[in-house]
Formats: sequence, structure tokens, C-alpha cells
Amino acid sequence: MGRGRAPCCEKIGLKKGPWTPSEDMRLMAYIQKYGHGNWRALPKQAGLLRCGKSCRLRWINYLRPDIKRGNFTPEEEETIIKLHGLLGNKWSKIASRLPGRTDNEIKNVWNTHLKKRLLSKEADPSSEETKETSSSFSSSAGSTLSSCNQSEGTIKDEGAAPAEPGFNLESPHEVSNKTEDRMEFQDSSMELIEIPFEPNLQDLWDVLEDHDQSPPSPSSELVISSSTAEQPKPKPSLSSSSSFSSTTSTSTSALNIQHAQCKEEQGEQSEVMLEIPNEANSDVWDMLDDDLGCLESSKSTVLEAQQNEATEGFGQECKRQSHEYFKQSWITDLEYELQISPQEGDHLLSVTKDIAADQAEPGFPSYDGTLDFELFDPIVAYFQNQPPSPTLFS
DNA sequence: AAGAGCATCAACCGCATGCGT
DNA sequence: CACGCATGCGGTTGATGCTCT
Repeated sequence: MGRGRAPCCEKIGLKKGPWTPSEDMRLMAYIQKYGHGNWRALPKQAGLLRCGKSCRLRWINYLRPDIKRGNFTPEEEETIIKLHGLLGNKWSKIASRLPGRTDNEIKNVWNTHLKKRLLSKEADPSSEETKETSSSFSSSAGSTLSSCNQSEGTIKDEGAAPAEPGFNLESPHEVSNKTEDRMEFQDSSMELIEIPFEPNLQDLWDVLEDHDQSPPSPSSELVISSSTAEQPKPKPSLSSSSSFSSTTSTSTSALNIQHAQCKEEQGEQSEVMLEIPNEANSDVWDMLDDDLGCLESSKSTVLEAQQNEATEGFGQECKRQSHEYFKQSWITDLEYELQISPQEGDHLLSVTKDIAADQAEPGFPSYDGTLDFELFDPIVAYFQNQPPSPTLFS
């Protein structure tokens, strides 16, 4: 074959322009079932008359479940301005620090709003807003800036996913005198989540839900500890100081769970430590990203449903069930990943295993290259496997 | 009410980069 | 090392909706 770049896709016969709902559903269904190992082959296998690039873009910018829709908050805009000052037009880098936002979206916001706003501020430097912006590296930057500075090194680290701005793990459950500890943790790239001890992780969901948080940096160390201060008795389902490794196919040794303290007499503090070494297998972070991304997705779904309550056809009960579904799925998945309470019959678990089994096959995907839509309609399968998301279909 | 101008954002294009052979 | 390929990234475009006159 001659030198030079191959065309990104076959132009002939492929569709361009806006995506139809049917195409969206087909793409979502396919990715949900098989993932997106090969974008170039994906459209053919999914029965889409699109090039792989277009599919990838559509997924990343619009269909991905953890996309945060809606207007940018002032905090997000501040963050973009600051990061743009640091990084320039590195939209993907900026996007990586704004959970749920895409580089395309940020680029658009910058070009349509923020750039003009900054220009107008330059023209009128006496305005109040200008003061705020120009002091973006002073105290007004708040947690966002501290996060930026804190992870300055990871910005330059191309390989590592940087810490997220606003990754504030101060928990309502956290004991009061954690200030010094927290500073220590920050210095040693360690974050702390404290949760009421519950072996089935129900409360972990609730606590994480209270944090408007993002996955931590891979360069940091995550510690999830639990407090039983309000519990009549600790429930040490994990043996004291027990430590075991995840044996999932994707993460082998990086995940250690230690039931470090079980002060049954005092009933004061019992901890489940989830320690991930700095050099942890990146798969662990993928797993946590997925889990927390799922949480974020579910949260935004519920928020969206709440916002649309008056006008949309999703009733209160539907929304509640959707929320409960995601909550339970997330918890079950995490329990499985942590090997705390694997449930063989669980739907999500079986789906995950199906996908994992498919992906374990050499030359994944293991089917013959095209889907038989008469036997397997991905659209039907999608709605059988997952409740419709108001976020996606609004 | 109609049309011109503007704003927004999804999508495209082409180059850069990284990886496997 | 050279090459081919897949994917990522950033600039740009064009369709659509909104606002103003």
C-alpha cells in the first residue's frame, strides 16, 4: 500500500449530518452490549451507515451516559477560564477536568461566551467581574484553583488522568477534627471519604451522592473509611485487618480492602479502608471511573427528570424507580468489583459478565462481524436491559 | 408578520500522535 | 526504522433557532 494517510472512512454511501434518534439508539445499544473496541469496524457491525469517526464523536459528545447536559455553571465557567489561561486551547485537557463536559462543548462555550466576555472585560477593566477573573490565581479561585495547583504535575503528565477540580471529599459524615489529616492527605496525594459502616455499600451511594464529586486522580490514593459513631453496633462483615485482592480479570492486585479497626466495645469507629497504591494498575482507576461515572450519570438523570417533571411524561414513580435501579446497579456492581457480595443472579452482573466474556475472546467481538437484527435487535435489547433515560431522550 | 442578522452547537475535516508490524 | 492504521484533537463549518428591526 502506498504511503500517506488512509481516508478516515469510506465516503461513498455513508450518511452525514445530524443523527436520527434511531441511529442514536442503535449506536447506544451496540456500545452497551459490545463496547467500542474498534471505532472503524463499529458502524458496520452495528448496522450504521456512518463512519467510525462520526460514531465516536456522537458517542463522546452526546450519547455517553455520563454527559452532563445543560448550561455551564459559573463555577465551571470560572474553571474553564482559569484552565484556558494555563493550558491554552487544549480543550481535551480542560474537559478532563470538568466531569461530564466534552471538549467540543467547552470549545463552543469558550468561543461563544467566555472569549467575548473576557474581551469585554479587557475593554472595561474596572468591572467587578474583571476583578474576579484577573484574580483567578488568588483566593477567589477557591477549591477549583487549589485543585489545579495541587495537580499541576498531572497536567503535564500526558498518561495520567488528572485530578478533577472540585473533587471535594469533605463529607457530612466526616469527623470534625479532620483538618490536619486532610492537609496531610493532600500533601501525600491522598483523599478521604468517610462513610457509615454498611457491608452492602448502601450508604456509600448516599454519601457519594451528597458529594458532588468526581473520580480522584490516579496519582492519588483513595481511602474510603467508615464511621460507626451513630451506629449502635459495628457490623464487621470483613474480618479485622483482612486484606484481599480483587480477582476480576481486569484488576489483579491493586485493590486491597482492609478492615483496619473494629472497636466493638466502644462502638465508636470502625473502618473499611480501600487503599489503592499510587502505582496501582490503571484498570483499578478505570473501574472506579466507571463506578463514579455511573453515579454521576444516574444523578444527572434524576436531576434532569426532576427538572422536566412538569412537562415530561416520566411520572414520579418512574423517576423513583429509575433512580433506585441505578442506585442498586451501581451498588451491586461495586460490591461485585470489591468482592464483598457477589450475586450470581444479578442482572447487571450477568450483563457485565457477558460483555467481559465477549471481550475476553481473542479477536473480540466474537460474532461474525454483523448483527442479525432479526434475532437481536439492539434497540429492543437496549430497552429490555436498561430503562430509558430522560437525559438521553429529552 | 417577515426577513435579516446573530448566536449556538452538533458535526465534519484534516492533521497529529501513538502503536503494532 | 519505516510504514500503515486507528484514534485523538483542535479548527472550522453549517444548520437551526432566536432576536431585532
